[in-house]
Amino acid sequence: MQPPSNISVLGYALLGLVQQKPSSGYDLRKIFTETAMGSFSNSPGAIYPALERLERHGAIASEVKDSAGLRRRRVYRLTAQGKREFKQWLAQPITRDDVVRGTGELMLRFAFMEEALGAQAAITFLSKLRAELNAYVPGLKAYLQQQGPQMPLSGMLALDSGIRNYETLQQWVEHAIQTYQSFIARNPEPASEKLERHS
Amino acid sequence: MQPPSNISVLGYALLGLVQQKPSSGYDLRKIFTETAMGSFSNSPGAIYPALERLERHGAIASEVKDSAGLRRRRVYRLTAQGKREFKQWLAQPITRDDVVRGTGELMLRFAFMEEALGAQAAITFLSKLRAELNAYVPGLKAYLQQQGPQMPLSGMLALDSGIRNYETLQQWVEHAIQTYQSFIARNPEPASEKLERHS
DNA sequence: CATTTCATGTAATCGGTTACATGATTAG
DNA sequence: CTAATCATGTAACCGATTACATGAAATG
Repeated sequence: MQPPSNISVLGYALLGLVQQKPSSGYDLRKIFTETAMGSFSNSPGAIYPALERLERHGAIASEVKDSAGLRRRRVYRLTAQGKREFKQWLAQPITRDDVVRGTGELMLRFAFMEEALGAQAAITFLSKLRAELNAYVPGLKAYLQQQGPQMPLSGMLALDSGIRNYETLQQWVEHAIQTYQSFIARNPEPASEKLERHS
Repeated sequence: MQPPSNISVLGYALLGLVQQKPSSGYDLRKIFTETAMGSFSNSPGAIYPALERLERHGAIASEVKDSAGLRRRRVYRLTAQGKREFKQWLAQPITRDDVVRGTGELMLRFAFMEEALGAQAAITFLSKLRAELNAYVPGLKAYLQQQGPQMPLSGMLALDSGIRNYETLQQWVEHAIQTYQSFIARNPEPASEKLERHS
């Protein structure tokens, strides 16, 4: 029941949220509309079919609940297979395309990383991201310096805005790495991944 | 020949490039693959059909050229109607959704703004963007401060990254406004929009 | 009782992704 | 002569947008 894992970004966002807490479509949609996650679609016409696909695929399972006075809700939870696929998505290598396409998906992955893979994996992810940024940003800056003078001012400024975003991201990566390192120093992780529950 | 202007973001990006310089699909695709504009699709399966739609819609017109030794190229240019629609897109009010969805489309609009609408319009755009950011960002920061401590560290950091991006954008807006103001001071624009050509 | 909010869907449409196809021209 | 590049497409699939539909429970 999983031909070639075709799960969309929205699908992974849903997996991540369901992993944090079993939820209904309505719950999930509320999260998308009320938080900054709205950048990944917030329409019922996207979310409900996406949940159906994920269930058909076997990544989540649903149970109808008639809890106390409220209308019947279909609550989804992550299956073992779903967790496996979700982790696989998180652990994917960072490509140059990930960086070019926009940082939205990368940040989504990072946001769920600690819970699913642990703090050490988060640091590894950040290091890879740092390397990819260091490989990409200088080229952008060089392009701006060479082509900038011949471009219309607004074009040049728009490009500059993009570069500033990447530079900010670079600074953030450094900050995040340090934050995680001191976090690990304070509460060391269990050595193996077999034990993930805290007492 | 234009029911209710359905032009996609990619379509507008194409209009903007064609406006700068009449180009073939191949030229346009090269721009997408070689520059940071690749964030708006760079596949022939997107670009060629988009060009066909724009032509059917009447926004661009094509002419097959057999220029000197090269293979025949279909070169597109902007029509009067296309220019009208393009300007209309540029002049749209900035909504909160524009800011939430990601700044890609906003920056695309800004990049083409000066050529199509003049420097004054660019400043107006920036001011509106500044206002919209000032209305949006504080809420994000408040959310982070309230919810942050209860979130997993990676989630908190991911949110922080988004906020830093917006703050960087705010700084960029100020920078861009100043740049444009001193630009206008140096070379004042023709009062009316009837005269756009320089001698 | 009427309205709002909760909650889940469905249907039409359309644009993008991926992958393949095809020829013409230039370079080695 | 072959390979790479130029240049334009085409077709299958699929997911997102938009808009509408429905019905139950809480609120006034």
